[in-house]
Amino acid sequence: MRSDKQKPATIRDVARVSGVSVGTVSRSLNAPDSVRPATLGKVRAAIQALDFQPDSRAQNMRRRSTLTVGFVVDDIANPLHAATFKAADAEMRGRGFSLYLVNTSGKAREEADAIDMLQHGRADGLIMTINSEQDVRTLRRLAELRVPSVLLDRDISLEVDAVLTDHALGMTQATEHLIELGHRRIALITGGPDIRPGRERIRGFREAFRRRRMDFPEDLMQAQNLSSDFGFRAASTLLQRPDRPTAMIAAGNRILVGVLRAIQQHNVSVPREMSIIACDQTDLARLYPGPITLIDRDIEEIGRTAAQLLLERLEGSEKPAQRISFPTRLILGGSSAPVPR
Amino acid sequence: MRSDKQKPATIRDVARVSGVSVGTVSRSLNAPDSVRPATLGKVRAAIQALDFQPDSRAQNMRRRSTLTVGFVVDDIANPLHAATFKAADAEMRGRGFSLYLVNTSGKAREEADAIDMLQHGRADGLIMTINSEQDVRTLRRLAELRVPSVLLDRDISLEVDAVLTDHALGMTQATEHLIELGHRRIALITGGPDIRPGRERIRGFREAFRRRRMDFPEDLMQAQNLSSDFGFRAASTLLQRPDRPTAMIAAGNRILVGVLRAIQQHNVSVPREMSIIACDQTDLARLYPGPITLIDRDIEEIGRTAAQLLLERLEGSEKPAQRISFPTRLILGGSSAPVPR
DNA sequence: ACGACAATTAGAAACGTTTCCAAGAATATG
DNA sequence: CATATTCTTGGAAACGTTTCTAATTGTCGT
Repeated sequence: MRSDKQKPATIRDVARVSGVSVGTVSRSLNAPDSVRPATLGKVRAAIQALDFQPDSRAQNMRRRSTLTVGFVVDDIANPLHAATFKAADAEMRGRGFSLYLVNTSGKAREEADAIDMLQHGRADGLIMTINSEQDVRTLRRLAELRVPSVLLDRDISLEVDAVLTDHALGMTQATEHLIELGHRRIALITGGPDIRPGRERIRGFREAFRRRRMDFPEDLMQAQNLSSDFGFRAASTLLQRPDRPTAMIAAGNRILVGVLRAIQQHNVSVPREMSIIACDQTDLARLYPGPITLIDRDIEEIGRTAAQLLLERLEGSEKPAQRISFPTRLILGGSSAPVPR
Repeated sequence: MRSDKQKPATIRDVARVSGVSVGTVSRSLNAPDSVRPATLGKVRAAIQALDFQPDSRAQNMRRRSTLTVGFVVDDIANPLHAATFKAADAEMRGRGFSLYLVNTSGKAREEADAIDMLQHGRADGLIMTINSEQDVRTLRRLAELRVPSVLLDRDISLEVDAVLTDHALGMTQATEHLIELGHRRIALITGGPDIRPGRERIRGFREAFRRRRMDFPEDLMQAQNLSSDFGFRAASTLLQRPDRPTAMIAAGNRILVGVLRAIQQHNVSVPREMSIIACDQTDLARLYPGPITLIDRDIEEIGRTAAQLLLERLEGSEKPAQRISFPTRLILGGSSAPVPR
């Protein structure tokens, strides 16, 4: 066994061994051009010999930054969030930053705590999908943030950069598609109006009926939250009605899971008895008996853009807050069909 | 607008305002019992007044730890990894640690880099699902690790704690289930023998035939990697054979996605023409026309256990390396049926 | 070979916290 | 009431790096 237990070499050890000062070692590391080649050689040799690696704790301390960005999200098991994370991470990593994931389960308390902990020296910036868009405490924290931040698909009245999706237009298109297929009793199941995606989708849904001067099926709209449980409950309720809808829009990838569960349980045939439209690509949406008609968007681009926005701020940009919105597109699958007579 | 731009208060400011020494402030924070209530009051008041929060960079530096554990994984978008992460994170968070996620895309190079970066002051310990179980460079890094670590479902000849799954037994049971249903031409699609899950599943598969003294369908075994692309290619090849198998075990949740894609493309009816067995619960496995028969395991428990193992080490335990293995269980779904004649 | 100027280097201070030690205050003991 | 003992506290050192200033070395033209 090697003499393993000795503590790691420091920059001082390197200085001693290579016969230069600590300052020079530091510069050999961070600005090699500013040190004479001969010196650089000696330093590099010593570094090699001692297997030295700078201690990032000390670096963070001294340069007052961590080269780390917090990524706050309610559930990383949601493939959408995972994809956003990966895209943002790749972009950031390319620029020398890494992402620090905090999974909050969506509770206001945990979100506030996450923000608190991240801004006090754990991260240089924040990318967040906040669930408590209306929570006073969370809002206050966001307002007093010490580090730059970017919001994902959230809309608060603060000067904060945000990357958004045009859910409203996407929803209008999806609804119109169903109307053109002859559907009138169309149900919408989505998140509550307290967070942006819910709000916007409801708006878009309404808009489709307004454009056609048709009655808006108020009673078929179920907007509460984005969980699969809610999707299941809402769909079950709808399926038990005597005047069951002929189409359902499961607006949210978790919601879709619940809706399909309900459909399976009630033995409803898709699309013969019921047309379905989903949001966002997932394995399930792609494969469920056949591909489901869905409102798609480019998640990778959203993640990348959030990263870029934040990087600008980290480089000191003082522009007014930007809000970048991306479009969706309707992808036709086998789950939407003309209404049966 | 408030005078927002002033820099955050330090422990020195708190000391000055409350009229005590920095040492006392520090102890008020970390060991409130050791300071007189009156003093504590003054300090707390000052902290409140200044909105002081200790700078974690400085804390990490001084106490030479970060209360952070690295979680290294090839793809966080894999729901299995996400679930493991969440479970480990919850356990760790309860004990004051947080998890630092590093997504490596499975490349040996990135895995090595991740380990390097994490152990030099970014994390106090590591939880890893390494893909390059055989890569020399990775192995050397693991051997020389400065921080305690736990491997997930990987098996290397080093003194390292590990949390494993008994894939072999699970696979034997699944295969026997198919054999009992009359299947003989059973295909196995799984990861390569270079990483543990592949190895073990192959072993278990073989064992089922050995027990029955039946010929092992060597030509129906496709073991390469766990990607959905491989699943698709392997399944497509198998489906095109004249002596097409009557059952397939898609051993890996990504593989299942590819296999189902191939099945859909070849218009094969499940389970009438083909029985399918999957591994691990996913939305897809639960909902695909109906629930798929699968080899399940308790992912949460695996994540929790990894965290606990690591916590022990972080508290200084010097026991010999532990390897904890969890069982699987076969959950019957609608995708496995007697072989058609 | 000399001075002027640029390039390189040494050395010390600083970042904000924790922790150690010794001194001072409070309390208990006789 | 004096002294021993325990609690609190102040002050300074330390963690390992970066960065600043000043000093030294090197280069160049004449």
